[in-house]
Amino acid sequence: MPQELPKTYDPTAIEDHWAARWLEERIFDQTAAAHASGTPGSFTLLLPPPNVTGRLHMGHMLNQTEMDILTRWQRMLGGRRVLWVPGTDHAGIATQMMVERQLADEGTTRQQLGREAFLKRVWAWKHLYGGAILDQMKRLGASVDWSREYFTMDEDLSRAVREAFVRLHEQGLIYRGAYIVNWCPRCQTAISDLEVVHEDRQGKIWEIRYPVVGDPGSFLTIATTRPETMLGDVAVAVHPEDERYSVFHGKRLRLPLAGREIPVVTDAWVSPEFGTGAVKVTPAHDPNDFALGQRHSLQPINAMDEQGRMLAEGSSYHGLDRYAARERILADLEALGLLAAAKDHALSVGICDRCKTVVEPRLSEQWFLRIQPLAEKAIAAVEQGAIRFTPDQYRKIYLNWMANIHDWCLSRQLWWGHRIPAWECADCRQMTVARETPTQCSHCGNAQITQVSDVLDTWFSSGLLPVSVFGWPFADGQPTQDFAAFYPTSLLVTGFDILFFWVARMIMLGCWFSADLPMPDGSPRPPAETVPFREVYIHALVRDAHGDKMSKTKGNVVDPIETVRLYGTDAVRFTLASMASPGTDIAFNVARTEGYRAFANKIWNAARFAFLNLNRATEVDIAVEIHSAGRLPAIDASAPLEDRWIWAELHRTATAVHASLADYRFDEAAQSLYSFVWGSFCDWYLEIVKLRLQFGPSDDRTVAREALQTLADVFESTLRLLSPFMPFLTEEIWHALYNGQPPAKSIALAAYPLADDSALQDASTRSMELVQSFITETRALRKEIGMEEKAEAPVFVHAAVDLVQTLRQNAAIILRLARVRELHFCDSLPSHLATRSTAAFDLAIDYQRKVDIAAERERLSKEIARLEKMLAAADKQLGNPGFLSKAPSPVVEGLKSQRADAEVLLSKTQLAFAALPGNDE
RNA sequence: GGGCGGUUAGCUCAGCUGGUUAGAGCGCCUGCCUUACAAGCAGGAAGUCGGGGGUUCGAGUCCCUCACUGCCCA
Repeated sequence: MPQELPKTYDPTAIEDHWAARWLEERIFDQTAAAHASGTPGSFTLLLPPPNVTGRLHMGHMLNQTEMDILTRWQRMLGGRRVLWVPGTDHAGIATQMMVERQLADEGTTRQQLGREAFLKRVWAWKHLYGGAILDQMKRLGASVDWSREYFTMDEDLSRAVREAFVRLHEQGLIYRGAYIVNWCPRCQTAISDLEVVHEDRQGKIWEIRYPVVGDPGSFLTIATTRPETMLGDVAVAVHPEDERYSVFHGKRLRLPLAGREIPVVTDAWVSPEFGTGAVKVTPAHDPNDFALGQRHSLQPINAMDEQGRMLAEGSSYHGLDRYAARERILADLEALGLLAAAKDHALSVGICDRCKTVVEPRLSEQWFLRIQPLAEKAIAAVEQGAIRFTPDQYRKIYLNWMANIHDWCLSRQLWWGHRIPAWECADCRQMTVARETPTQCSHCGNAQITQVSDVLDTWFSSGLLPVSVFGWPFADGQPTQDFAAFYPTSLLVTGFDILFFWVARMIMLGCWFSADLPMPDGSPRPPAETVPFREVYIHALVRDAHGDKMSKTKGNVVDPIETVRLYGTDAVRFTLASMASPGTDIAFNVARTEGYRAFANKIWNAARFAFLNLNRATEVDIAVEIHSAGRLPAIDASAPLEDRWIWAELHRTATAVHASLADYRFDEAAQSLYSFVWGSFCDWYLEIVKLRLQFGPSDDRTVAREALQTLADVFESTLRLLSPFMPFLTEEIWHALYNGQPPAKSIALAAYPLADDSALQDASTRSMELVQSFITETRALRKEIGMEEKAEAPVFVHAAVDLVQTLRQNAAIILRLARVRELHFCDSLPSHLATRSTAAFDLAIDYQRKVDIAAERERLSKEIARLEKMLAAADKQLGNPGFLSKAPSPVVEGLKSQRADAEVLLSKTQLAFAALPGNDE
């Protein structure tokens, strides 16, 4: 006997319990061990590792909901190993900032603490708080294999990072040198182009007079948006063909404030239209100037330190912050009469993505990866179709970015991260790059070597994850069992914001490092098998209810955990799924979630209804055995109409859900499930089956038992079909349905319902649609003539013979659902009654009509207008020889029958209109 | 400046390779505590598919153009 359920669905009462239970039972763990039945395929995916300092936001929840739906679906389909690997990212800058903030509160700094002690603090912080986001994920029931949880700073993943770096170095792809990088003066490290966000700001452009040497009173006026960098000027450049400045060619200028002489150079890069057409050249503080400086062999002069303070020994600007220096310099130029103009100017400013400080282009010594050879493989993999993007537009964006890729600056001036495995010799100054910590310089043998202090970009380690989580590099050179079983992974689900950061880098590094690894059968790995994943699904951004981006400053952030607490995980998941249409951002509205909580409650109550009847049956010794087979049963042609129909609907729904999920159409899948459960199963099937669920002494036991059997089987299959979307609710009900003795530990381990094509054609559908439309029309007419809800009246019916037969056979259903006392079939309807017509039938209710004549006249005339319009349109088309000759015949035939129906209905409607009191013809 | 999206009911969105009367959820209006569910039931109103032009037998769907709007890159 199934358990009794409380009247209202309370998610909080069940979710914690199941989340904990799934963890304890380890039901989602997956091994790579060979099966007795041979080697199964795999469905594998990696969780995009959240930042270890992070807290779960709606974007994570969307991402995880999508992955969880796909994973649970695949797991239930069976036949393949299903593995979803979770983990976190050490997030160099973010984590270091977090701990530095703590230190600041304690009145100390990492420098005072020293590198080793500081790293101990970071690890301590990680152990204390670093699991928070994964704990949130556990609470949401993500079906990941927790035994494989990784952290990018783990020992084995760190070994992979070292191996990758050393190999790339051996391959001559890593170089070190002084180049302009994006430098964050607050974080005091280089950051990548991708970590710089551009902001349009209103600034100024200043025009400054540079005196010409040897020609007193003569000036060349340059324009700049960054006057403070003039302390680092090494030249002034003009366009070679700019006639305004041809007299200055070959001249030297006296750099104001600094006093040194600088040359005037000509370079076609200079745009004569910009500012005055003369620009100062500051190679140490601007990438374009750096390139220009190289072309003209100009020595860069560094005018700023790593915190953005001026470097100008002996001058009053020395040590001033760059913005304070700007003010002072402008004032001084003004005083000297050298400031010619200050004009408003809109400019784009680079901001550090982490801390929002204005980025300073800075000349510094960094480690770079020559990216071209890796990019080529990564481009080929996508162009040749070894990796498929959904939506497809991201393929173009990816290829475009890859084609214009720049060398990757790998080094970061941080302490938290993978330290670069390179040691500098105190004697010969050469670098020794090695897998294991060396004891002496590999060039001169000197033992005085020191490891470089820089660490690697965090994305370098995340980029390696697809190979490193499965054991690369391999101890004996042979791929591990895990690698053989799970690489390439099947799918990556992620947001477009890390398309370049992470997706592109995984493709480059994955293709590069797996190229020489043999296939499980020992054969060489073909290029298509080097990819880290075969499919990439890029999901939308979750916005607020009005479609605005969520942000802390706007205060419109919706917290997923809070929302889950209010409405339940399943309702939030269903909201996200139902709105997850590829390529469209999600405007997250809790009103929707409220609606899906109602949906959950609906399912809950359907369960209560089923249990109530199962219990009533048990009391009179009627027992049913619930079937939990994967393949939905074939339809029994002798079963009652509603039974055949609901099975056909379920087959249809299962087919639709399967097709939608295969296309990542979570929205369509959710829609199919919703309309089946609510619109078909609850609204119609349950109401109809009540007629047969009679367990009294005088009732037919066989009828009741069969009804109950179908009800239980359909409901049980529905739970399995819903389970990937609403894992908690379905788990709870499923266990209750089996009274705590289900055929599997979890519904997530049961089989996913598979449909049978033949069931889709079942004839029950047409009959049921007729019955439904008859009931709906009757109800509408009842409302129209003002019948009270509980009132019953006889109904007259006129219809074709075959339809009459169907209606007659299902009269009991009609009587109950439309509250009809009895059906009278006749050739023509009594003229004094209110009527309703469709093309298929006419009906009249024998009831004292209280019809609103005006409203009825309006309704009918609107209907007549609609039908006339439709008829005219159809006649126009059918009268067109081009249409008749060119359109496919099903379309033509369809239109003809539609036209015929419209014509019939039109004449019926016109008659009804004419019959209205006061409408004498 | 370069590239890519979007504009469909009051709101948020579907509408696949052009094809029969453009759909959903929420909201709104009306009536009902009908023995699973008021987080419910029943009925209903609501769209010149951003404007204009073109291709086609046929356009929400394809092409051109304009307007508005969002994103990415520089």
